[in-house]
Amino acid sequence: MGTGGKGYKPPALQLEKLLALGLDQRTAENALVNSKVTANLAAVIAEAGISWCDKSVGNLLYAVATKYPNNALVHRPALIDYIVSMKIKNPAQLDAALSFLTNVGPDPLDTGKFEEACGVGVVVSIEEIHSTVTKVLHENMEAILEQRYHINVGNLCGQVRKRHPWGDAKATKEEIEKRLAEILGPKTEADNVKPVKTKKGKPAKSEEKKVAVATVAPPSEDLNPYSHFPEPAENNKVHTEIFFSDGNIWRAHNTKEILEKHLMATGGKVTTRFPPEPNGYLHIGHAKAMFIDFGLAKERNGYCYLRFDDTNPEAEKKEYIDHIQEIVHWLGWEPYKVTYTSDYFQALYEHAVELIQKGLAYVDHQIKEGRENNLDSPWRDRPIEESLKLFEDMRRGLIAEGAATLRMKQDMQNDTRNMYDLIAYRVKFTPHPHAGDKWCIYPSYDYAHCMVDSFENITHSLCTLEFDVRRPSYYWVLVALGLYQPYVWEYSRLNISHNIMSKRKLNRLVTEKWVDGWDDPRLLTLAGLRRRGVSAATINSFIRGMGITRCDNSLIPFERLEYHIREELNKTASRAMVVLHPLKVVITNLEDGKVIDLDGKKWPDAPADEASSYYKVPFSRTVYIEKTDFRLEDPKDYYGLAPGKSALLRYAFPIKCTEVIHGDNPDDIGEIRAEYDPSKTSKPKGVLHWVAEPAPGVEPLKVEIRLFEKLFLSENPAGLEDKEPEGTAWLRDLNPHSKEVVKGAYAVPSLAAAVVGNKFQFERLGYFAVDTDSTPEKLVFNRTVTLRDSYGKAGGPR
RNA sequence: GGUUUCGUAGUGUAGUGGUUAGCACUCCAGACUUUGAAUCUGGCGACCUGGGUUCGAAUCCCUGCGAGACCUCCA
Repeated sequence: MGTGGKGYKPPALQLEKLLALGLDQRTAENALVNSKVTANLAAVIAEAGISWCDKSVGNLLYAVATKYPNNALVHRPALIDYIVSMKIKNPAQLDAALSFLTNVGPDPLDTGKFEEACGVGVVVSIEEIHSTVTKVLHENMEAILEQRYHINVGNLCGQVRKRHPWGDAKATKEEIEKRLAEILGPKTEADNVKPVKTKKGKPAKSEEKKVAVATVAPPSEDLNPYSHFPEPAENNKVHTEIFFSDGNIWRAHNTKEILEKHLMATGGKVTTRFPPEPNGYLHIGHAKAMFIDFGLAKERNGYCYLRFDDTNPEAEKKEYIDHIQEIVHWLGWEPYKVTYTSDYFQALYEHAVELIQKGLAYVDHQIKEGRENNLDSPWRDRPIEESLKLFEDMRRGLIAEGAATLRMKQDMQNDTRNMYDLIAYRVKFTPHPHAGDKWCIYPSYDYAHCMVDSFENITHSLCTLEFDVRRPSYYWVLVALGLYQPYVWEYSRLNISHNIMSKRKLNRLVTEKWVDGWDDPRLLTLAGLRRRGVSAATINSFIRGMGITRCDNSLIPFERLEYHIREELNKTASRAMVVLHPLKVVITNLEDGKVIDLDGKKWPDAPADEASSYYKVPFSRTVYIEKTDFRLEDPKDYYGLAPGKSALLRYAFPIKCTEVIHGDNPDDIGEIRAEYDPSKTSKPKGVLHWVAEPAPGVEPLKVEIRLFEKLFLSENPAGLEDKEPEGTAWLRDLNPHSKEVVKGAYAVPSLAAAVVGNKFQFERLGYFAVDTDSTPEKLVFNRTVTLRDSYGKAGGPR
């Protein structure tokens, strides 16, 4: 299993040996289950040269076995000496020692500095502790007297420990508790009452509230999603350990010289890259990547490249390159430079030759079958000259596609598949959208990505978690060629419910016309979201709200995105009225031919005394309301119109239904008659949106409205069980009602001026954006999102 | 199956050994309301399990359990 390949000898370590070190029975048993820990323990015991010791020493040795930094293994025996000889005798000292050694790494150990760092030989007398406790209590006296026994003793201990890192912590705490008892006397009733949880900074009075709101203004500032990324100058730690089946281990890290050269080139600035392959349209998952790559660079005042990772010309197109540049800009990001992996093809080629010359790559002719058994390729050890010649033949187009590849000579017997002599170059007689037909050999991701990161002096190479397993290979290439190594960190992919995100599946939906193109508003492509009416700011705030983590087992509910959409559109979208399914209402007590000009408010809180806050709404004898706002029955929780019932027309008058005119079918309601209340004395609960004939006999503005539902029925269509190899379960899960086109909607006259990109709230219906299909004759609106609806929840029937 | 990552309110997260475990959404209750909207007030609600280390563990170490991802001449 695991250990064999990593160069550990299976240790003959028995439980008794561990118990002899004073370890807890369960701890010892648990340790023996873990082969890596067992091996380390065996090595530590051997280095210590003891078979029995005190419990405290044993625990320290156990901590060394489990926590020792692997970049400083050469110093482990020295550390163990300190422990066995009791110069390092408690966990605090050991922690200091381990962090010191992590920084030293394989470099020579400065004993003096080391001993100082972990307090070797330092003795803190009990008197010193007592006197420091006195000082600390004195400094905190005000709080102590106020909070009495609710004071945070741990915090006080911490203050003492800061001044005496190597003092006896137990004695400190006992002393503090003793002194508190002296100061405060016996506990009162109040001291024993558990403190009641209150929201912090809760001002009781509303007057104080306004002040508080003003001062607590920037709480979002302290939540910086990029704070955990290291500084470029810190990039000298071991990135990863590359284990080989022969027991060899490479600990990939930058040497001082390489790091200095890198820092010189970048001026020490953070440099990132957003590296999409131009083989499709970008989706909201890429928005997360951009938020991280461009966002980090922006936050640290650094650079972010937009790099087209165009190593495989087969699916790549100029169309995608153009779209990606455009949509990156739309999302609000400005690349430092736009580059292409294909721009580096020459340099990559030369490094490949170098790799062959070093005996670290070879031309191979194996196909997939035959590589299953971890066996070396029969061509693995062919002469270097032969590989050089064949590689040259590949480059010159003398070798057929599939007949040869260049493989990196990594480790075919490795525990992990990601070191199985990965392909560096393959032959493809496909013209390249950016490089043209100059090349017929193309580098692989594994070979090219790390190197181009290095060429571009990327400080933080950030990608999604599925790339985590390729770390060894990433660094293998850079170590093999002696190149600068970026810091790599992976984050979780974004999954959103009731939709799919993989480019392959998106491509299929588009090319097989399950949807209306890459920018179909039901898709989570950035183009689709934009067309639907979602702004760049909304997308970015949605991403920011989720955070950047390595938790990869979550499916974000689509409703979460809807929340952010509403949050913004509520502030930015002006209001208007549209009736989706019109029902004619004749106002019988309004004289025929009369048109009353009313004012609708563009925003609920727009200033009342400004003309720009309003739009004109004509009210006439023929008005239209929503069909669903009229019912023959009138249950208690229903606010709409019904026979004999009143409802308020928004911005206009209350109307009362006086008569129902049925159509041919008795169930049909052809139109209704109503009387309006010009005095507005009645106060009906229900408020309806409406559109009236702008002039007698003139039909209102007719518009097309497109309504959208979830694209898929299941929460996670991509995760659907699938027996067939070509997997179509997700296609069968497509929601047949995901799109509804309403052709005969009526709109208020002011909407005639709307142009593509405009966004509105149609009152009581939701937020809508003017679609690109609009023509001068006919406006088309997409519903971006409905309004939040608590009908049936709070205040409604349950 | 192998490799690997991740487990903090219902959801997404903050948390670098000492906090009354913070925030946002959801949910519940109320106020206001010419959008069953918005806004405002209040409330419910969490450290996966077991051990160890420590004066002190959500935090460090190990076990178990659970969930996800990857195993291409794709990136």
